[in-house]
Amino acid sequence: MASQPAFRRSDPDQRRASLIAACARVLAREGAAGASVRAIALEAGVSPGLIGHHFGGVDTLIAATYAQVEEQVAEALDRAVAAAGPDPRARLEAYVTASLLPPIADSELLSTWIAFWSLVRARSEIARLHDEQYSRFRAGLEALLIENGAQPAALRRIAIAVTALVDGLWLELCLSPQTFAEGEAAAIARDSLPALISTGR
Amino acid sequence: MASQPAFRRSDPDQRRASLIAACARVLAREGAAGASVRAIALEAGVSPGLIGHHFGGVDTLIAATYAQVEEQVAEALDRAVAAAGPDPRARLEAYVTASLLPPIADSELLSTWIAFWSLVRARSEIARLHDEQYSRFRAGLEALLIENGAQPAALRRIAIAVTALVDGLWLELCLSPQTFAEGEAAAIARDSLPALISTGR
DNA sequence: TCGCTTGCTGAACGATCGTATAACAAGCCC
DNA sequence: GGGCTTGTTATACGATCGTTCAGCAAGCGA
Repeated sequence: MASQPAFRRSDPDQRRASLIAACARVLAREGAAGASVRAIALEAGVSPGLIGHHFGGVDTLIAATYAQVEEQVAEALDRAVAAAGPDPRARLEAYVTASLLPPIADSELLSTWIAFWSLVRARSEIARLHDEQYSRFRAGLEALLIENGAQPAALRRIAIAVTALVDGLWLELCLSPQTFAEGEAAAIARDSLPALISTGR
Repeated sequence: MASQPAFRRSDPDQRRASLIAACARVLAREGAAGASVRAIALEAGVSPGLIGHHFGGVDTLIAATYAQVEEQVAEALDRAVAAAGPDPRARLEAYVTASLLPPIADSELLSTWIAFWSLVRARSEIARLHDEQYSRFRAGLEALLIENGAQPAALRRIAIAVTALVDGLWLELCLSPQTFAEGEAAAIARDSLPALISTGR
């Protein structure tokens, strides 16, 4: 009688991806405080030591998880814009409202993000990741604003304002969803767009 | 030779206030991860057991700290409005920009707030505190918006948008201050106000 | 001055944390 | 099929976590 293998070897890249996914699930379910080496390893169905083997430490794994979640959000926004068609106004609205609708407006995603924020001040490479993500979002927004006739001289100011509006709505939407009616946050952002774009004219 | 007392007894309320202040300092300096019973007790110059004696557990102490910091922020905003004089527009601008200038725009304060956010999903009494704080801020804003001629029908929408704008700017300002020039965030918020108020007219 | 209340200390407990490491074994190569 | 690489496990270690509690002592009232 042949006993089945006690474990399966995996390609290092695949295993790392599996651990990142498990880390994201634990962060979402239990928050930053619950994202221990053992909890993540249990979630991934491996032994605790494997995290050290592949990532060196749990902080590196969390940073890698940040990078991947961030990437997924950016891709979701790009898809939303692409699905909006050619109309510049529709593309801008899609970019702005996509953050305030599922799957990005998700209170579980907030737990992940808070875990990252709590590391920004302590770890400089996390701070760098955050700055990159913020810059990327604002750059994408500025491109769409130009399509919509925003004044170049006011571009930075408008982009910062719209980004802040979206971030603030997203934060409150995730923290206490019952504050808003279905789609209300997205509607508020959409309705505020023309006013913010026209500032400085 | 009379030896000086090994410790001083304190009025329970004063001692609790001292522990809350120490908790706030530790949260600001070391973040949520570093706010352990021992660290807070060391900061306050007392023994670890005293926290359990006065608060039952460290979570209760953190919740009490939330309530107190929130109170201080609200008072600072009220003072800013009072100092702005009688002009409605100046009062509204003071309320909005005060959050984006020292001492409220402080990256140490962000650490404190992140610690609270990380508890919102796990502990319902923290969630309730958050909702109260958000409602209070928005109510204060709505009163000022009425003074400035905002349409009652659009009041809720405008107040939510302005609150989100301020929160988003505050968050990014605390996370990476080097993104903004001195006073830039406050200026952006101030310049965006008339546009947001006029939506719905 | 004595006793009593109680704020307070400090040690101890069990649980859990992150990490290191030696042994094991899966699976490819020759 | 035997050897070798290395992904993986399991254990152990020291540190630190939150909480408990028996006892000390500060300071007030009688």
